[in-house]
Amino acid sequence: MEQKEEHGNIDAETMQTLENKQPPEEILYDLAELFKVFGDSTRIRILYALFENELCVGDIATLLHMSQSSVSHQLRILKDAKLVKFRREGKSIFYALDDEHVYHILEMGMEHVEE
Amino acid sequence: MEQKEEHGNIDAETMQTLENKQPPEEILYDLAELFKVFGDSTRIRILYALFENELCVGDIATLLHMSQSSVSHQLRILKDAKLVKFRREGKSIFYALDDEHVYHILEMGMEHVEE
DNA sequence: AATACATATGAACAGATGAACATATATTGA
DNA sequence: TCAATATATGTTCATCTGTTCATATGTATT
Repeated sequence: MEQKEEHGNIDAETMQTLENKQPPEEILYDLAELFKVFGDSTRIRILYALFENELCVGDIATLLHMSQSSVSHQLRILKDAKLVKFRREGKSIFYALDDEHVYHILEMGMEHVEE
Repeated sequence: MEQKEEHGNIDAETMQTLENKQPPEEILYDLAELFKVFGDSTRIRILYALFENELCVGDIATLLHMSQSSVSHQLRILKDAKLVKFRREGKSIFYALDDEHVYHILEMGMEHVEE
């Protein structure tokens, strides 16, 4: 006999519980930003190139048949996301993976894709 | 004394080895597509809402303060990526997670973000 | 069949994104 | 200090993306 405010099928209490379980907005935003970085095949190729070796920018460009500029731009995005680190050696800058999560995230994605 | 074609620092043989280790173009594309789906906070919120319960479209909209249309559009993307499944019950359509990888991928991302 | 309810779909618009090009910065060596 | 090399940055442009609004489809009830 009571008035229901819900469109659907769960009660207000459950609704509230679910709402409380949502991660904070800021975390959600960061999480989305992280996955966006993985959401480009060029960047994934760079990450795979760095899987076992560190590489300098020019070699990545040669390896992946990309322009130096494009590689540099993408490396910046990967660096901002803290997925790669770098060190300078003379004129070259060597990039390497900066986080073991990179492996696991790519692996998980690969498992899903390969089904 | 030989002419080097490489910009950088690794030899042609190593270059070739690295090139061979790159996943095939099609896989890379699918992988990027998958991560793109995770690369939006709205969709992540929907996935978290479905973490422990199935929910109908209207309830998701209410829970997340979104329009029905927007939720429906995003559910379509999640469905196409095979991350959610659905069943009809009368007028309502209930969505649920369709893959254990969803949990793991989100967890991995969360770990990286929370550092 | 007519209505109400739940969801899906299509079009349009604003904002984001990646590649390309030109240019700037930084390091080394002459 | 000047030239050469390696990398980074700024801008522009075409394309993609998420939301909104309007409308269509599907289901149950009377």
